[in-house]
Amino acid sequence: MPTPDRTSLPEIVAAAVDLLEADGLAGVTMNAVAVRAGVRAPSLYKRVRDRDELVRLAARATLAALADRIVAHTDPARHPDPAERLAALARDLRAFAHERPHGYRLVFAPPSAETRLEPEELAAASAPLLAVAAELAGEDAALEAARTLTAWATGFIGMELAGAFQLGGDVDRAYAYGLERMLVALRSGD
Amino acid sequence: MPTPDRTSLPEIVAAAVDLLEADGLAGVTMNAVAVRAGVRAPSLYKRVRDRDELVRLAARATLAALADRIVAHTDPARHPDPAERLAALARDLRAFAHERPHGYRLVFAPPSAETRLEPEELAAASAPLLAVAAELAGEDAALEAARTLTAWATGFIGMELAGAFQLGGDVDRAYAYGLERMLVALRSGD
DNA sequence: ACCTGAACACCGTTCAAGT
DNA sequence: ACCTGAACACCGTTCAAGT
Repeated sequence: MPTPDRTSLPEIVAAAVDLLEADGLAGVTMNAVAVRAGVRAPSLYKRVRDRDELVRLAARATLAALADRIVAHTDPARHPDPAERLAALARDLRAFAHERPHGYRLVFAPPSAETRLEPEELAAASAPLLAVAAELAGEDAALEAARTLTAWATGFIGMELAGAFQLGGDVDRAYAYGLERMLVALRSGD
Repeated sequence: MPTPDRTSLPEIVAAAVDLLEADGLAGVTMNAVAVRAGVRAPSLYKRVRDRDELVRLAARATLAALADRIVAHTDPARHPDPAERLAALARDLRAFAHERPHGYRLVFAPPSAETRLEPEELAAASAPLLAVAAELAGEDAALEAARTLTAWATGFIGMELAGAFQLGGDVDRAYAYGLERMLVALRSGD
């Protein structure tokens, strides 16, 4: 006699995402997720293979939220200037990292290969960046320009989240300085 | 009646560093470290407060090894051209990341605040970079230039270690491209 | 003073037994 | 078909008892 389900995969992933931001990745235990979803830990294994898969699902949901935000601010029809679109991209990425630092790090600096998203998933989310890079550096250099921009931005934000900027200096200004330097660098290589 | 010590803090840290590179951070368990040092897990607590402190000591030893290598290649007397010194710095950092990926990530992308080195320790190891940045971008912009360079390099290498470049393209060439762009960017801001 | 077995509170995961 | 208590193999850590 089947009984109605007491939870669902979306509910489980939502619980994992909530715990991730509240307590960090270490707080995403199978027991904590299960209790938040209204079941016991062993029941989770009916819907996910293991904890690594659940963490990867939480990373995917986090990336989707970031992609939504970026797409809303990088419509070429509304913002024809690529430099302006790049600034919006950089601002959105950093703001997202500040709002959801644990989720951001899970996506952009995963602690292990098992919890890492596929490169294809990250690539799909970076279409707006590729479009901007092509306009700034030319179609031929678009991929490498996009990678250089991503490297700088994720490197900067990673350092910031790791507390590397605690010693003096205006971090907002340093980010703006770096962004301006990147613009100069990519445009001059056209 | 005191008996002779069966291990020492340096031996324990060396065991942790070895396990880190062999099995990743998850392999650095108190039991594995203890056995490799010839004692039992509880004995470690006579010399380190807890696992986080031991991991931090392993991170410090890893950073010291990297700093030694960089200092050997960035003597201004032997290499007067700052662009050449910057290229050597970038090459050493990436080569180190390839040789000791787990140690590199522990230093530059620590998984938690508890295992993170102090900003002062990282700053002390980046003196050669600051010197190069001052020559390239001028004394006034040296700090921000150094941070922009560090952000790009650690971001690029972090992406590479995370497998983000699996899709096509010559990664060596992309690194060289980015380095050249950074040089252009920092010099033009003089 | 250092070392250790035993114990404790946690983990993730499996599985037989329930509905 | 889903759910769960009980069990297992691991963790980090504490502590009384040994030398």
